[in-house]
Amino acid sequence: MRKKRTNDPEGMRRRVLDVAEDAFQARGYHASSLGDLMAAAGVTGGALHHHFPTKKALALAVIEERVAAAVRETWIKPVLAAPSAREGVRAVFEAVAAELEQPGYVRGCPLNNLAHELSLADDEFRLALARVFADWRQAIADKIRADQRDGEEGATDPERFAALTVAAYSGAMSMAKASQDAAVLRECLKGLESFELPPSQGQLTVKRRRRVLLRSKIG
Amino acid sequence: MRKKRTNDPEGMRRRVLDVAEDAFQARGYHASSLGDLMAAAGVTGGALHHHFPTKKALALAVIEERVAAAVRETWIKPVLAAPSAREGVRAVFEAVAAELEQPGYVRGCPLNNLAHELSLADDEFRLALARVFADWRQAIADKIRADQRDGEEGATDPERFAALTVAAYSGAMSMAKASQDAAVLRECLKGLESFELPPSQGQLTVKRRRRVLLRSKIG
DNA sequence: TATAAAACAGGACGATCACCCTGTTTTGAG
DNA sequence: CTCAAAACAGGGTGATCGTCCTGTTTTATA
Repeated sequence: MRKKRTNDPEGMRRRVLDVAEDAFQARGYHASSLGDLMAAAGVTGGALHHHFPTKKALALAVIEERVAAAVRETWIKPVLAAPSAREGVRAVFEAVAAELEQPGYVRGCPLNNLAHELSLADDEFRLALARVFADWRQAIADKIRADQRDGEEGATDPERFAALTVAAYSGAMSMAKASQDAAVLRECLKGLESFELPPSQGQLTVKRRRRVLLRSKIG
Repeated sequence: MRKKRTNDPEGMRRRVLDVAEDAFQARGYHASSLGDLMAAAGVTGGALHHHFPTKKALALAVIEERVAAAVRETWIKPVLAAPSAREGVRAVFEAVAAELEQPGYVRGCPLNNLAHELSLADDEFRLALARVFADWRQAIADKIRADQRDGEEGATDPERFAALTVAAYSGAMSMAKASQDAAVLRECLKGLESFELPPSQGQLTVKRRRRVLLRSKIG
């Protein structure tokens, strides 16, 4: 029998990133050995080294391609698509909380996990992680500004709202991970919701805001 | 020349914990080797092994003795000593921000650093870390309840306020570490302050609250 | 002072890790 | 087909890590 092999560089790269993303979130960067990743992905050392010359290069790819994409899918897109920033934030919090409540470990936010472990270890890591945070915050702030252009939101400071939202979410995920309980996420959401509203602006205006979707030119 | 030696078990243990606390915060648990710690503390392998049979035991001691104490000193004591929970929270945020703004790396919150790296690695780690978080939150919630007994704070939900405060702080420290900039801490504080106030309760009542200190039986 | 336990010294060991190197196979361009 | 480059295989290597082990010194107790 002759040996057959089909080269699939993109697929192999994808499989490596898949298991690396998973392992880095579940066990962290330093606790995940390349041997583990090779075994999990069914990849040889030669192939791994061909696509990612160093472990650091692999981690950078995970951050820039996977973690950034996860933040985009989980947070940025839903918030931008929501009728308002506040409703979007609320929807994301609840979606994540619901996801954490079904069986399985609470693994925490992948961005925060890597941010804590790698921010101080290497400046390239730090910058890549800071960029993801910045994009995340800016998307929320932009959404607030869009709401304001539509006559909503009053004088809410966009950057302040975005910073508080991202911080509260990150910190809540931190505690949820330590306590293995998503309840704190819901608590923080309620806290944000009950305090967030600027005075003289009730939630009565929340309802008929479907127009926003029509008027905003969604990119 | 005869060799002299003075046994100082407590001092040696303290020195090891000092460097371990520092290294775990600056570089993380896995990135800190026992060899590094031994060199930094000027301690031999035998002595280290005598006081801490495993690296895990050392980390647990750091969490239970040093990290918990740091949270107590940085957060719990100042908040309990403040005229009100809100003022205490504000004071801590500003103190930490001011500390981060002077030269030197922003190293982040020691509790969060270890929580992210070790929560999922080991259940003993996780429980120890969750306990610190819980004590932290409970202290703030208790302070809110004390304020309410003194006729302040209206209907603020103590647990909700505490969860949001701790989460916002933790998340803000996360971002501050990644961006090496304490500005986000101040942003989050402003966000907490502007949204936090329950309606129909201005900050006019803030001033004459010195009585609280007298009436509460401080433990 | 006698003696056992605690405190400390320092090297050794096996395991593991990230990386590299030498080959082999596949692929695509000419 | 030719052939060079890309893709992949797989073992090797030096370094490092956490732990353990055998001694030696100090200390507490009687």
